[in-house]
Amino acid sequence: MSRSPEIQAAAVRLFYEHGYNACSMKDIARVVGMTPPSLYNYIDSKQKLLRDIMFEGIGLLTADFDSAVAKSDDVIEQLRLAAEALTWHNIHRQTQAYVNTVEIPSLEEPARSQLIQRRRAYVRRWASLIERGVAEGVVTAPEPMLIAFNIVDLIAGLARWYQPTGRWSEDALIEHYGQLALHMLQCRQLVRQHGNI
Amino acid sequence: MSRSPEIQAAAVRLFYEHGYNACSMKDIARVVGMTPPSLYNYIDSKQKLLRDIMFEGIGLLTADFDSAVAKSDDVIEQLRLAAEALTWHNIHRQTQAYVNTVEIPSLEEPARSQLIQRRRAYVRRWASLIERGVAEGVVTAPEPMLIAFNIVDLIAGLARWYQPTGRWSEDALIEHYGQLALHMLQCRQLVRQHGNI
DNA sequence: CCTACCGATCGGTAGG
DNA sequence: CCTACCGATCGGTAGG
Repeated sequence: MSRSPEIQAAAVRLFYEHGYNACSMKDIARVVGMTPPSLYNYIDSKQKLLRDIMFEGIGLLTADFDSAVAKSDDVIEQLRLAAEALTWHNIHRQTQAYVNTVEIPSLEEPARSQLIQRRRAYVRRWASLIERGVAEGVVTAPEPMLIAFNIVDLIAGLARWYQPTGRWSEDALIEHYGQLALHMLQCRQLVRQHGNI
Repeated sequence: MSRSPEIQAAAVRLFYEHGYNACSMKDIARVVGMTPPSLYNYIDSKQKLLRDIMFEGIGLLTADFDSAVAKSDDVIEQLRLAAEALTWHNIHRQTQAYVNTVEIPSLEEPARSQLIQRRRAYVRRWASLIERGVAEGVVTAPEPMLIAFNIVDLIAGLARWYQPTGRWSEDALIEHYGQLALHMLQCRQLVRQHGNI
């Protein structure tokens, strides 16, 4: 029975709260109830811990996007579902999502370049979907890659300030960002067709 | 003739590139051509350096907002001008803008709480302007404060990935974000009236 | 999973 | 603006 998931969970939270460089192995050890040297029976290094967190995050994000798009054949609906999935990710995996956008400079090469590449591939998935909407004439987007960056930046912001006890509920935010993405793309058909998918 | 502006400029750049906690006074000293102890003839502490950078940044941002809004009496035009000013800020003061959004956890209390408060006041300025648009019936925004956060998050993203040599010019980005903000607010009148202000 | 310990580096001070 | 130096802390290892 390995305790490495527990250690990783503690690390994500501490990286989220204080930043990678501002939190020490001693801090992580305290949270899981060990001495710092004991951690090394379960993990390789602090850097590897960060790497695992970040690559797992982008992997989950990409998988979420694909399964959201697979839920419909209508481009508009796919865009909305993808935006909702991204919102869900930034709420339910908030610490991981935040670390992923903010700790890229803390990642050592070659991992940093690899992660940037994977993040870019994620944005390109968005751009492709948008381009399909443009081709079908239901979306207006002179610069699909730029607006893809915009949508991702916009929703990523949520991980910075979201609080479960805040004034907007999870459901309201998911609905909000889904609609907002469509407004940004100046979609023709904006009304959700409930129970229709 | 004080060299402290030079030191601050070096610090902003290094904080931007590596993060506050990952860069040392030795790094800053090297850039300005001193030894680390010599820096302390011009600055108080590393923490004070960060504090000055961040409060100056939010001060500039707020002033930019106010002078943008003062340029027109039309709400739609004011919203566009404010979005353009924010875009300009994230391009021309990119390092400072990036540090401002990312190094909040590195700021020690009570400065951190004060900065968060000032950032919130900035977003509230946006929300008030949006509310005025709603009152006039030219803007659709069920949650003015939420959409204000969204616009700020969206444009702040620019400071993370903008490159002067990239595929979108400064002018194109300013125009783009100005229009995009209006789309997010579902504005009635979208066409710019040139030479009209 | 611990104690004991490593070399390196940190922000900052003393004193000139 | 420098040399010399401070205590504290860092990530990580040895050895059990």
